[in-house]
Amino acid sequence: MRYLTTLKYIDVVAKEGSIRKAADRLAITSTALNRRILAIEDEIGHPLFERTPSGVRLNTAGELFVQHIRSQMSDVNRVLSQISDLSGIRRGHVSISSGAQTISVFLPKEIAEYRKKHPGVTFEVLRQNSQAAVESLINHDTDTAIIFDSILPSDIQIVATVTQIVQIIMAPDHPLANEKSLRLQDCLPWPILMPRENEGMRTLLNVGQVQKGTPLQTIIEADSFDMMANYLIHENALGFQIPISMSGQGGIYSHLKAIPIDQRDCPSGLLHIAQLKGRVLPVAAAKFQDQLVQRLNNTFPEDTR
Amino acid sequence: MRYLTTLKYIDVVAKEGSIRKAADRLAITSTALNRRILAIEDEIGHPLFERTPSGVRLNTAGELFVQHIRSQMSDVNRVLSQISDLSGIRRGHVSISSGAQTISVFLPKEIAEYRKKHPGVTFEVLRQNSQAAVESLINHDTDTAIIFDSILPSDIQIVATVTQIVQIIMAPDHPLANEKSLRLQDCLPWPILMPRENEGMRTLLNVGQVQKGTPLQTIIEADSFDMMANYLIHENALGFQIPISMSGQGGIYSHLKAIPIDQRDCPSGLLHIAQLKGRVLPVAAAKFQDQLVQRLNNTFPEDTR
DNA sequence: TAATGCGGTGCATTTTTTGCATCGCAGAAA
DNA sequence: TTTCTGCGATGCAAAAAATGCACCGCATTA
Repeated sequence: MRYLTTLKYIDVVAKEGSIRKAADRLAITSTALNRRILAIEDEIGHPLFERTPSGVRLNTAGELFVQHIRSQMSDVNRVLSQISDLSGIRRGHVSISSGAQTISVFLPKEIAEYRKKHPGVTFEVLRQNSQAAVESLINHDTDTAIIFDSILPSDIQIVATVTQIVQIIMAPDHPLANEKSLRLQDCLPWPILMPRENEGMRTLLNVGQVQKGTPLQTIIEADSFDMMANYLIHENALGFQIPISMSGQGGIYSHLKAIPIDQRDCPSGLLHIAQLKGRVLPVAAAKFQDQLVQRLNNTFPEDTR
Repeated sequence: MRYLTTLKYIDVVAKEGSIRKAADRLAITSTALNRRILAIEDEIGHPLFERTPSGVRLNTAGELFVQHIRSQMSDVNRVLSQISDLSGIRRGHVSISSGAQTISVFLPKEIAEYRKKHPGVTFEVLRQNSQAAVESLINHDTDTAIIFDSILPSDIQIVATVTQIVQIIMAPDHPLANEKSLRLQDCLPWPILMPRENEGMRTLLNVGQVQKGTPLQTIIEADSFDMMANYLIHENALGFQIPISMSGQGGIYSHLKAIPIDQRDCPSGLLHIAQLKGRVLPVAAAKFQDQLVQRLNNTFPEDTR
């Protein structure tokens, strides 16, 4: 959209923190870019950027304006996708923030299923912790997010929520593999693979550890569930997982055994589908989000939560 | 805002229904305007207007796009007003849809009070019935509306509501002037000034008339309360009014007597403060709306409703 | 059948935007 | 300290875009 170029330029300058760098990325001269910015600042009657010797930085007015720009640009995209929908073809683009828990098994399956119905829709998946996911939603970088965390800021709208119990995963020949449920103290003798600090599940585990004063022998901290899951083949260690990460039978993790932790030792976590409050999603994103919500509610219905 | 000119142009064309007329109003040639429209249609990849021999008309895509344009333009204004707020001066513009009930006494008082605090803020008041008010909100023509009607569509957000009983007004020397409450049949002998058909109050009165089969002698139908109120000086007739129209003592209508109709004959109506759902109002408009809500809630507190 | 009013188009003109060379300035490096 | 580097701003000419004029074809209307 031609009439949005200036806005787009400003957005890039804000992100790059330098007019010259931004000009470079936009494949124009810094002169032209600089002048566009001066022109619009003049028109607004208020500078948007603070000039520093090493570049530029948004001032308060700029923050307001850039926020507005981003919402405008994503709204244009929504309208355009609605319009091309009128011609019959369902095209579009969906970008998703996903936690490590859902990115390797659950999400690929869902995307594949969606694309079977609408091959014209493209996807973009960002692996982010809950904080980054929230930021992406606010910046309109992503349309929807799957977040495993209990608390979300108020400018985020929670579209669906399911409860996920924490499970201990291990090789099928592990001595604990036949238990129905495990306490944290059962894990003390074994080496532990621990999720990293800023992951939602770590918070849940910390609650248990602190309460019980259970000193687990953490041998690896990782933010990749795949890595952890695959490690269990090689050493008789224990890892942690929520049900959606393995997501049904026949997955690539069918070689693992998952046993729930006793609720007294570790609370359940909440998995949310969320979007930016007040934002109208593009058709494709909205439809895909619907599918996610439905799937979540069917896979983890009310009474098993 | 320069980058919005094309959008503005499209909006005007949509409103005028003709490129030439719009060009005229915008003080440019129809050629230039025509080409801008062709250019953007080309860019979108879909026509926005349907060409008829007598002009142009929005097609579905156009409707979508124009809706988007309007919301963008009003959002820009909001951001700009927020930005000038940063410089300390509170500037801005508030446009209000108001029914006939509140436009002559209540609203002027409120606006005057607001402008005492913020002289930089300008106002625009449209006198509209409830249907037109809703349309104006949707088109972003007005920021907030005072609507006397019971039912509003779902894309309108009701910010506050007070109940208003219907009163009969008359000259102070009218034979009925000393009653505490009146039934509709008490009015039969007298000439009646009736609100027009599309006014909310008329609906309420119709309920009463139909139920009781009371054939009131309507001598004047008017959509101006001032006109009706002033007429009562000259003939011993009866008119209808809600409390907010006279709005406290000492007003210009202090020469009139107002007596409530018995609730059995005529239900109470609802007076709403409303805005477009999901819209973020400019600072000035939001503040003024707050003031209205507060005033309404204080003047007609819960227990007297 | 002529006249009117509509949107669309070719072409010259005006306005706007861009790129190049260059300035002044403030930290970083020597 | 001095030199150097990278930053945003600016004058001026070239390129690109938007505009206005004259005119076309078309459908409705008088």
